[in-house]
Amino acid sequence: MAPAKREQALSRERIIDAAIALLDTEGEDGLTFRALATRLATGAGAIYWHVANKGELLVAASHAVIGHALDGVAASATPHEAIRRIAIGVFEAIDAHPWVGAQMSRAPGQPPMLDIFERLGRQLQALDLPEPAQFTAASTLLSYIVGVSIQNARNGRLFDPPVDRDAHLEQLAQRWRALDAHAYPFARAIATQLPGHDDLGEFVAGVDLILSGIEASR
Amino acid sequence: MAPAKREQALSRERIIDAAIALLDTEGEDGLTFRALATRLATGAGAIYWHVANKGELLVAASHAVIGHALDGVAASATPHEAIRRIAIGVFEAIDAHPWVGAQMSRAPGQPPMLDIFERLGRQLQALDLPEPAQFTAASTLLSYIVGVSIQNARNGRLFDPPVDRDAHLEQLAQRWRALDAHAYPFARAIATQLPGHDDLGEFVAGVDLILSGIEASR
DNA sequence: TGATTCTCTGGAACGTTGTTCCATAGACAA
DNA sequence: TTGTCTATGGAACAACGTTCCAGAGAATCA
Repeated sequence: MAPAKREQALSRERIIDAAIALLDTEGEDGLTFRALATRLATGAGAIYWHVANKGELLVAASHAVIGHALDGVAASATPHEAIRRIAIGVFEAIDAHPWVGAQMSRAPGQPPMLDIFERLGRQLQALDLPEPAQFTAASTLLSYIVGVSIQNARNGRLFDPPVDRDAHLEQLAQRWRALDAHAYPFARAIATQLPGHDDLGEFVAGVDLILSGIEASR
Repeated sequence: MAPAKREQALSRERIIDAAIALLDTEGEDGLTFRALATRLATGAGAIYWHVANKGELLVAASHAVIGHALDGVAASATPHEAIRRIAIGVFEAIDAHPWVGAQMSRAPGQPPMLDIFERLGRQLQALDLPEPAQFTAASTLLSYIVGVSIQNARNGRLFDPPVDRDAHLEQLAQRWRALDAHAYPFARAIATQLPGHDDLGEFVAGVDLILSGIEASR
């Protein structure tokens, strides 16, 4: 019954950690059962003893990242502040692990999304809303938080190499400026706002906006 | 120079139409160059003369669906109403073609997302906001609209088979109720709200909420 | 201790995928 | 007719997720 104790024994946890490392360094397409097996110095078949398939592995990896992010959220005095911190935690986690975003948008109501929903909901319960309003508020916040975080992560990492990010946004701005003037007047006009944009600040402002709407409708 | 006029000649448009049909009937994994070739009565290689690769084909298919949805949006008296109609158009398009959602979340700032951003932005220009606020408002709305639409589409089609949808939500509610009481108190309590939920109504309410926030900060 | 059972391993093999390559068919220009 | 260019479709390739299985190692039993 006790699991075998070979040296460096394979385990579900070690597999998930290796998968996260692979996804972080090689990108979304870098996770391959062959690459994973090489990294773990084993064969592809052995991995299937601990993990059902690639989908389950991706869910588990996202779950680990989001779970860790949520556990790192400090306690707060008010529900409003707590929700803001949860939002920032998720935002930064997806920014640091962009593949989590792509993974999450294909399984709402399940592990990774459900955990965020739960944390948000618990704070909303303290806000004295009727149950239907709690559900609406939690859904709205969840969609906004995950939606913005995914879009942000697509623009490159926020903290680690700020150069890459600015360069990427500058390049996107140039592409917008080169668009057809008749078909895309707004994108052309607004392109200047793109580089050097305070994404995290605007994100939090959006959360506050939704929260004030929720509290006003109470 | 004039393209060959064999009967039923292959064309980029015919390929995209076939791809959309395949995605709609067979799901996200149903789009295969072999299946596509069979459907078009040709070989896989011929398709590559008109389309660079699968990614471009998916972008083009999403672009066609979203473009069609945006073209179908009726004119409105006020910017607020126009934005609401754009939101509903996108929501229903993604609901009818769920694969569009998964596709869009991997390319913000490019064709399919950019078009929605442009339409939203043009309405916001009429609202007399300073440019930075226009950018923020358009980004917030875009993230919310696409985020909620994707999540909604994951729960099954809204109109076509209402039975499937209710059954799916009922099943999800049961799974939530079976969760660990200590770890997921909110999800368990709120599970009853899940089936029979007016998704479109709540979605529009969320849009109105953000819009009122935007107008209030003017 | 030795024999047996079970968990776990890792490499080979299968079917499918996206993509490339190329001989060549059809339409047009000279 | 002859030659040129666009377009075709089938064969071939590498890489992937997954399955399969012979057997290594640990645990259990006699």
